[in-house]
Amino acid sequence: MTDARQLSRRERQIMDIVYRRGQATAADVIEDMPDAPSYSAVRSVLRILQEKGHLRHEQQGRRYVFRPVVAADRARRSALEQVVHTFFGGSTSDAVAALLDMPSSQISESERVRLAALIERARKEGR
Amino acid sequence: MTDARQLSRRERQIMDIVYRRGQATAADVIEDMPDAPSYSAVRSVLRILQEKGHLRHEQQGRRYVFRPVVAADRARRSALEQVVHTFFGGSTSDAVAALLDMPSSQISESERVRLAALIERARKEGR
DNA sequence: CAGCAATTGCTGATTTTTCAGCATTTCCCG
DNA sequence: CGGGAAATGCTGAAAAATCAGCAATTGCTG
Repeated sequence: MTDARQLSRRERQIMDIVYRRGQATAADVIEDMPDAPSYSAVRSVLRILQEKGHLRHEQQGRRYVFRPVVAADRARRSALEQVVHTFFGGSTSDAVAALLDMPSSQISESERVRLAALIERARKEGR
Repeated sequence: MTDARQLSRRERQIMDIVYRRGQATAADVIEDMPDAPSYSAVRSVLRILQEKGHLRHEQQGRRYVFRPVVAADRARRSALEQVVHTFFGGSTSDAVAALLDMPSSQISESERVRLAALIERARKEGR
């Protein structure tokens, strides 16, 4: 279980934004926050996230650009595992079914082929 | 976007447990918490969650049995949407691919058939 | 190069969350 | 029917999170 669950509300919100953007400055983060507090407040949280080891920053000019410490693919996997565990009783295929059942999941022909191949592979490995 | 994001850390943790179990008493919740505080503390959070409208309870004997107000299927969808948005740039099929790519996603023959049908349907609706 | 705008460093106040204790009620069991 | 265990109701203290302000620094621009 990831320690991402240890994040406070604001911390999680900001981590999500950083993951979505790949990297972000304090100003970037505020831009994506519908309910943004002051600049100082956002920077406080960014600093805390860094102290907790979730973000690191790199100085670009006079700005700090923040990036996640845990690579996106690992974070993705954790997030999915969490949802599968909480809402689908651990069943991956139930989760897949729910995703495909969502209105927004319109897939193209090439995606279909790709997914079909992945399904076949997952089936074989299930043996 | 669900207002589930407004939950505090403990609140979210407890909501997840209730969703996982479908319903739960205070004692049930504690049972699933590796880092459980006192019984009183858990009940406090349950009460708050109820005040906020996320849970409702039903009295069974002398106990309160709590259930989510938002049905599981809606909550599932919200959770998936959130992950797809944050970690997959909104691409459902990328998320499906990641799920299928997880080691734990072993699927049976009947599941394969089911998923293949769903993929085909999603493809057609994409037209 | 002087001034301005943008950014960080630092600090502490306020609000929210988290938690535990104790009195009270309720149900079960002998 | 009486006692006790198990649950809730209520309250307030402690800890954590959230936030803003201001001084100092830095880089850009005219």
